[in-house]
Amino acid sequence: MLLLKVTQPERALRNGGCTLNAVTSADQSTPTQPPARRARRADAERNRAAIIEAAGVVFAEQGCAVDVREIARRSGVGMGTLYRHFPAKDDLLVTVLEREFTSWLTAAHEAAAATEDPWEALTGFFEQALTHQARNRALVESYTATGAPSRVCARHRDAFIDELRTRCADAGLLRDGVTTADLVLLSASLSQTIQATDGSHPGQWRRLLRISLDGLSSRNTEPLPEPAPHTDAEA
Amino acid sequence: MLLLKVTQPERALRNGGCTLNAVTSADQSTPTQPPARRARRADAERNRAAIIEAAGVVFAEQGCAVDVREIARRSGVGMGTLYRHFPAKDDLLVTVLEREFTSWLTAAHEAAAATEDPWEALTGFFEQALTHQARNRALVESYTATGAPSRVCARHRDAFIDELRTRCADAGLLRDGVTTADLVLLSASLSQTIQATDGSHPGQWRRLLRISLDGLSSRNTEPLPEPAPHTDAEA
DNA sequence: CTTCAAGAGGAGCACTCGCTCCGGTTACTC
DNA sequence: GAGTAACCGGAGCGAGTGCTCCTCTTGAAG
Repeated sequence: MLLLKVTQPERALRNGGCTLNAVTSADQSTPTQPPARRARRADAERNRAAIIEAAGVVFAEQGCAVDVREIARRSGVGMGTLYRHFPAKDDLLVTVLEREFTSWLTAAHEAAAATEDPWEALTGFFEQALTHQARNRALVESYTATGAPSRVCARHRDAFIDELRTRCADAGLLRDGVTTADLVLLSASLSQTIQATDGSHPGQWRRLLRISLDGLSSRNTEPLPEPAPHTDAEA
Repeated sequence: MLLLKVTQPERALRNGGCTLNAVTSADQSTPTQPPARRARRADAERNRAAIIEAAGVVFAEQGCAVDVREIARRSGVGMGTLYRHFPAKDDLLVTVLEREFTSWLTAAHEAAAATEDPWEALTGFFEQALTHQARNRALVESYTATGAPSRVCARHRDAFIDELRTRCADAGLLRDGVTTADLVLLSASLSQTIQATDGSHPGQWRRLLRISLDGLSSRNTEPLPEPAPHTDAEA
């Protein structure tokens, strides 16, 4: 968090590239408005929605490096309008990613609640998460980026993964010493692979997923290398 | 290969970004010179070496998106000189990557020949490959890129991995149905992960590697999903 | 209906980066 | 040592991209 702050000043002039420094700008999407402020005009509200909608599609298709003009064009809005609603490209990106992320996590929660079998819940989560991410480039790019789509979201994700992990561990299905961080890293790793290879080898990631998951099962009794690190990167 | 040819024309004008289309330009680094041509001047030779040396360092440190000026600066050479030796940034990149790649593969061959145990050879290969790639951003970026550092190199790599795989399979150590493509994909996947996380979680990739390798062992008898795809992407 | 702050929009600025052009220099050949 | 082709260097071009400025428009309060 502090590290990110350091890179912030350069945005004041020009940053020339999407830096995904989500943390510092996360709260800007809902600025602190004293209640005295007049409500947004109807057309402004419409435009804002159109921008978010279009940005969601474009970011998913082309990743976070897309030209802002493309987003403006697709949402039928001028540059000025876009930048009034979102003072920086990153702000828009964060807004979009948080939405995406939340809806994804909600679906994952529901799916996990639908089964009794802990291992199936874990497997299903990976399957669903990766299928989802395979369709969204920006989501993948943000997954491992410093100050991901938002620290808060990441924490929710990690908490959820931890829950799945605990269920499996309690049932004696999980290999000894497997941490939540391992699972987070695994899902990040597979996400990236999907992005890079799903064009040429569609679906092959499922084989890799299966291989990794089998490596996670309690069948494997040998200890893992290295002390288990923390999930939170702040240090 | 044909796909790459399609994107070639745009380089004739300006491409504005490193595209890693290695195949089409690979043969340009050693142009077909009728023997009548005069040998390179001594200073030119020196400069060429300095450029390759500096580029190797810079690409490894910062990936293939670095500014060409940085390479020129570090090698103590002007832009004109750089571009005489390498008509496009990609040509330089390919030259550097091929070197890197070759030296890596050579070391891998030697290490594999030093042990009798097939599983240890496979494990050692991954360990060594990933350790090497963790130090070279450009190498990782090129690993899964279309038309990687050079199709020839990739083929050598795949042939080598296939050899390791066969040894393990013959010894009954490898899970049924695991293909060379699976192993290539796994190493690509872990490489990317290292790049993305080795700063915040140094060494955690070893845990992931171990987990995946265990999933590859013949302990796991359940069949893998999907029909096994080919290694060569051309289709 | 009038008024006017909030909103719209797009030309253009600032900056990056791949690549070229061309006047000056230098290492080889004879 | 003279001649010359090869070589050197870096200012600068053109394209891309994040963001701003400023003029014109419009929704909604009174």
